[in-house]
Amino acid sequence: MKKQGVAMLPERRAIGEQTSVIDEARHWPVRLQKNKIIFHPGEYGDIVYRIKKGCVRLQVDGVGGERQIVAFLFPGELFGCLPGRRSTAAEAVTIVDAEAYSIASLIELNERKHGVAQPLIDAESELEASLAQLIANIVHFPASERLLWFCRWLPCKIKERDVSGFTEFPMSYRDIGDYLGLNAETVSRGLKELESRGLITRRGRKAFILRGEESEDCDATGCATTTKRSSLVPQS
Amino acid sequence: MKKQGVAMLPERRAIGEQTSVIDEARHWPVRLQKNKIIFHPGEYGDIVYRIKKGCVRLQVDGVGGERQIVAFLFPGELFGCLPGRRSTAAEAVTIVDAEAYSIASLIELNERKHGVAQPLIDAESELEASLAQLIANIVHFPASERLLWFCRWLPCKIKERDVSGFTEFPMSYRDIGDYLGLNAETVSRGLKELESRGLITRRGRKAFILRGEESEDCDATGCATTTKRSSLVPQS
DNA sequence: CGCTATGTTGACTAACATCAATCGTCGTGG
DNA sequence: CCACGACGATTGATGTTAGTCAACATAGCG
Repeated sequence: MKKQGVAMLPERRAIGEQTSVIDEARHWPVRLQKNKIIFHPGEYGDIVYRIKKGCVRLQVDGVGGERQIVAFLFPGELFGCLPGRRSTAAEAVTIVDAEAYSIASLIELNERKHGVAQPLIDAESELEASLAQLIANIVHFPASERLLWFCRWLPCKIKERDVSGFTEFPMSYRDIGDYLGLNAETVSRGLKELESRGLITRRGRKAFILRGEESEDCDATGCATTTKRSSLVPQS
Repeated sequence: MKKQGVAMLPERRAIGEQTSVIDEARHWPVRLQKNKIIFHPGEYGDIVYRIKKGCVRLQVDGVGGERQIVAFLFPGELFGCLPGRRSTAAEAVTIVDAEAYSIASLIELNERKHGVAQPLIDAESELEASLAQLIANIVHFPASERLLWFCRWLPCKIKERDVSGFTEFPMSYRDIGDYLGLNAETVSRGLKELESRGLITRRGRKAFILRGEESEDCDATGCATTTKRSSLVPQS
């Protein structure tokens, strides 16, 4: 509900700054340092987060301490939406600015105003879809294809570009590997291969741009499809 | 709500026959033939299913038509809980008896009686946790360990045993492989290895029993931990 | 300016996919 | 009751891919 004094086009605002129906619930800003653990798996949680700035990873730990990242989240996205035990851990990849919402307050708000729960439901639907897609890609794609898929997906999530249109990896190669089921060496080799095949151009180690596809469409199998309107929860 | 004429211990009832808080919502029984497609991914869905008998798989299809199964579901479990677009396909592995609930009716019921939505939320939480665990296992475990994990998990889900305590695979080796990121040949070889290592005993191709662990505990990393009480949604 | 974390490159190896052939089992129909 | 066919499971031979280990380079940060 925080509005500028003068009416402005909402489209011009940064994603993280956009308001949401859930803003009427009790919420407060939080800032998380790099690698800060936001919550642990199994922990009881009653807070939903909406990212304003930065990148968060959801992950689980295997028996041998090896880490599996199951999702990277970016500005505008919600996580921790389901009340109860956390199914994964959440950690800040970069410094993160987020808005924290009390679930109790959201539930209470939902009773007065329908449709409040919908963004939470949509967030979980998307997470599930992207998890399923991730498994399929890990199992059926070779290393370089998984990386290409990742490089196509990332710019859909990170809207910030410098003048030349390059996208920056906010996470380390190890993080990328822990997401795609590869180790850091293979990530390095794979990116080199993609560059030699002319599919991407790299600037340093952390920035890249896709070649031969200027498209802004994120609808293909690659990028998680956005769960569009579902009117089952009656809108007020 | 179907009760025997004489009062009986509810514990003695089969899992699929147990009643649930959601039973007050509008629902009807359905029977699904083997390999029947229950819903497609991307499809708009407004029905929740609770399995009474049989086995259901959730899956996505890769670009090359290769199939990735992301979950097997058994009696007592709910699926299709999130209103909106389906994130996966659902298909009957065996003949399935299920109860179908209208989500609209559930939502309406939830407004009169709190806590109705909780089983749906829990089901999704568990699905997410098991997806994350599945990814970790596929990536970090060799074939035989994945199969061992599967053989430990399955008896927790399938309570029916014959006198000798063997558990039957309701699904084909190809299904198991499509779940664990293996092909059918490797599933066959892996099960043979587990048997030669003395970890399982097989009866024919479809039945097995674990050796050296008579435990009924399904709490370890292997089996998806049940999301216990989360009182955020106020109970009436 | 040096330390540490992160990325790069090369050599080697093990695991699993693939292909192909064969067998077993179940269901159907003569 | 048996013959047949189809599907699923088994077994073997072979090749490729990515993990592992080791050494080194680079960048970021104090």
